[in-house]
Amino acid sequence: MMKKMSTAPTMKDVAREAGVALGTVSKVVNGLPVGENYRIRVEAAIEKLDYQVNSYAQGLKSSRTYSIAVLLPNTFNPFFADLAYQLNLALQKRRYKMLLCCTAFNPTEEQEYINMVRQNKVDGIIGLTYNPDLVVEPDTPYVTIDRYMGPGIPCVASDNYAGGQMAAEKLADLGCRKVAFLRIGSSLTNEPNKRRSGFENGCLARQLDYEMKILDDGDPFDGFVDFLKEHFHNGKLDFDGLFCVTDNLAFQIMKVLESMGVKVPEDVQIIGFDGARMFGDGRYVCSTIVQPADAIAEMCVELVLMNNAALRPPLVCLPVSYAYGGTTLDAPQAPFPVR
Amino acid sequence: MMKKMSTAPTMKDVAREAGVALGTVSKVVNGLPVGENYRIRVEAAIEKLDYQVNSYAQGLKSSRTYSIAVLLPNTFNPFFADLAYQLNLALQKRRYKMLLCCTAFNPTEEQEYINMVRQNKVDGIIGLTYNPDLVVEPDTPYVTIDRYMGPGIPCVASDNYAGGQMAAEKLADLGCRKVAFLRIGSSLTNEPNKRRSGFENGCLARQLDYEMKILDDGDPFDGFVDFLKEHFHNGKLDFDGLFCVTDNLAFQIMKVLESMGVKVPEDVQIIGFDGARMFGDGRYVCSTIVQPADAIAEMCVELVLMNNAALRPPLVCLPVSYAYGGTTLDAPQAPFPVR
DNA sequence: TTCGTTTCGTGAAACGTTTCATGAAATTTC
DNA sequence: GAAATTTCATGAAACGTTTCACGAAACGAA
Repeated sequence: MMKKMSTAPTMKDVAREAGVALGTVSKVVNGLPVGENYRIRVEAAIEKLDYQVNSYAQGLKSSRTYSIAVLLPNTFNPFFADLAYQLNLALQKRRYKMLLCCTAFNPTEEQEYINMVRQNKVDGIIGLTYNPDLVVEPDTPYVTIDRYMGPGIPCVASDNYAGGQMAAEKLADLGCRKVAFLRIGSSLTNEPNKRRSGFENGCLARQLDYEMKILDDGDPFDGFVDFLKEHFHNGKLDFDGLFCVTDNLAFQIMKVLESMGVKVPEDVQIIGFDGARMFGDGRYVCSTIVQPADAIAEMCVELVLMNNAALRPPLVCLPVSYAYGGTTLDAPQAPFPVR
Repeated sequence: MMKKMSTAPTMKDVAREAGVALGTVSKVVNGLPVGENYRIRVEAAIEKLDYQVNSYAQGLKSSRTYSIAVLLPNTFNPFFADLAYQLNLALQKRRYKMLLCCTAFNPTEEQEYINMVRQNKVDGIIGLTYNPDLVVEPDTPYVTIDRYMGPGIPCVASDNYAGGQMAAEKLADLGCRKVAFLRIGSSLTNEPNKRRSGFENGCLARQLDYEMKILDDGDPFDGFVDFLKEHFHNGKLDFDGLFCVTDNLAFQIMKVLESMGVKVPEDVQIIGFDGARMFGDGRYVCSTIVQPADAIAEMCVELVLMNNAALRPPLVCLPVSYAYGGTTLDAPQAPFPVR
C-alpha cells in the first residue's frame, strides 16, 4: 500500500497511526490530561510521522495565533534595533512569533500595518508609533512604547523625567555652567517630552544656566545649525554642555560641531538619550542616558499577553541610568575597555 | 432584529449583505473576474461591514500565507539591521509579512526557528545562518544569504572576492606597504571566505607584503591581541594597513589598537567589510567595503517568491563598493558632511 | 425559432484544527 | 454484587476561507 508522500501529516494521520481518536491527539498536542498509555502511543506516532501542528488551522479554530506584531520606525537606529532584539527574545521565550513592521515614522504606513495585522489575527500588537490617532481593533491587546494613548492602552516607557534630571545633574557635576537642551520631534504629547521638564528641573536645582531649542516635526534640521551659530562667537560656543533628546540627534549635532571646529568633549560636553551602542556589546555612541531596552521589552510582552485586561496598568515607567560614551569629561573606569 | 456584534464579519456576512453567493465574494476579494454590477454590490457591502479577510482561514485552505520568515543573528549589528529593514521593505512592497527570528548565531536556535516556521506554514524562508546542516522542509522555498548550501538552495551574496581585492587595491593606493588580513568566524565554507582570496590576489597584484591571522569559531578574541602584540616593536606596529573581515571586527580591533597607543589612520589604516553605518543615514563606522543591503534584500525576496523553482539560480553575487569612514587617509569629498 | 455554445454566479466540499456532547468503561458506594 | 457515580476517549460540528462541478442565463448560428 502506497503511503501518501506529498502532504504533511495531519492530526488524522497521527490518530490513525496511533490507533486513537482525533480528539485524543489534540489533547496530547495541547498538554491536556490524557491516559498515560494513550499519551505514549500518540507521542510515538508524532515522532514517527514527524508531525507538526498547522498553526493556521489552530488559529482559525481557536483564534490564538501565538504571534505578536511589533511596529517600530526602523531597525537601524541602534535603540530600535535593541528593542527589536529584546522583544524577539522575550516573545521567543514564551513561544510567540514576532511579526516585525518597520513604519519609517510614516503615520499612513503605521495604520496600514495595523490593518494588515488585523487580518492576520495576531494575538496582540506592540507599537512605537507616531500616528496620534491610530485606529486599533478594540479587542486586540495593544501596548505602546513611549506613547500614552488613553487609559485602556498600556504605555511602557523609561523614566524620562528622571532621565532628563539625571542629564542636568551629570552636566553640573562635570562642571558645566551654561547648557542647552536640543529636541527635534513630534509635537505629540508623548512620554519622551518629559525629558525636557526633567532637565529643566535639574538645571534649576543645580542653578545651571540653560536654554532650549525645540524643533517641530516638519522643521528643517538647519534650525539647530542656526541656533548653534547664533551662540558661536570668536571661535567659541556659548555653551559648555548640551543635552540632546536622542543619541541620534547628539550624533547629528556632533557632526555640525565638528564642521564648526568645536571640540567634543573639550569645548562642549554632550549627553544624549537612549543608550545607542555600536555593535550591541560595543561602546556607546555618546555619553548617554540609557533606556533599559531589555526591561521595556519584557514588560511590553508581559502586558500584551496578560489575559486579564482589567489589570493592565495605564503607564509603566522603568529606571534609566547614565553611561559614559566619550562625549563627556568623566573618565571611564577602564580607559579603553577591550571587548 | 439584533445584529451580531461580538464577532468580526465574515465572507458569509458580506454575501448576505450584498445578496450574492459566497464564491462571488471570494472572487471579488481575490480580484478574479466578476460581473461589474456584482463587484460593485460586494465592494459596497465590504465597505459597509468593514470586512477584513481572515488570513488564517485563507492560509488553511490555500496554503498561501503571504508571510516569509527571516533568520538573522541579531538586529544590533548595523549590517544585519540594514538587511532586516530592507527585507521588510521589499516584502511589504509585495504585501508580504515578515516573521523576524534572531538566532544569536546559535545553530540550535536556528533549527528551532526553522521548525517553528514550519508549523506556521510560511511561504518561504530567508536565512543568514551558521548551522552547516540545517534541516529545511524541502517544499518550503529557502534562500540563504552568504551561505552556499547546495544547488537547490539559492544563495545571495555580495561579490566577496571583488570586495577583498578592492580592499587590497585601496590600501595599496593609500600608500600601504605591509598589510594584514584579520578574520574571525566560522570554518564553514561560506561566501565571505572569498574575501580572503580576493584580498590575497589583490596584494600579489600590487606587490603588497601581507600576513593573515585567521581565528576559528571558538577561538578567543585574544588571538588577535597576541598577534598584534607580536607585530608591535618600539611603539610601532609592523603593519601600515589592516583589512578586517567585518566592520564589527574592525571596530573591536580599533579598541585594541587604541589601548596600545596605535593611532588610526595615522599609524595604520583600516578597511572593514559590510558598510555598517551609525544611524542609517549617518557616517560609516570605518572605511569599508559596502555590501548593497537593498539589492541583496530585493534579490532574496525575488528568489524566495519565484514560483518556478527550476529557474532559481544557485548563486547570485552583487556588486560592492568602497566607502570612506575615517579610518583611512583618503579625504572624503566634503570634509564633514552635515546630514 | 431552436439548438449549441459560452459565460459566469452558485453553493457544497474540503483544508486541519478545537471543542463538546456522548456514552463506554472504570470506580465507588451501599 | 448491583446501582450510582466518575473518568475519559470518541468523533461530529464548526472555524472562514478557496475551489470547482453545476446549471441558469445570455448569446450566436442556422
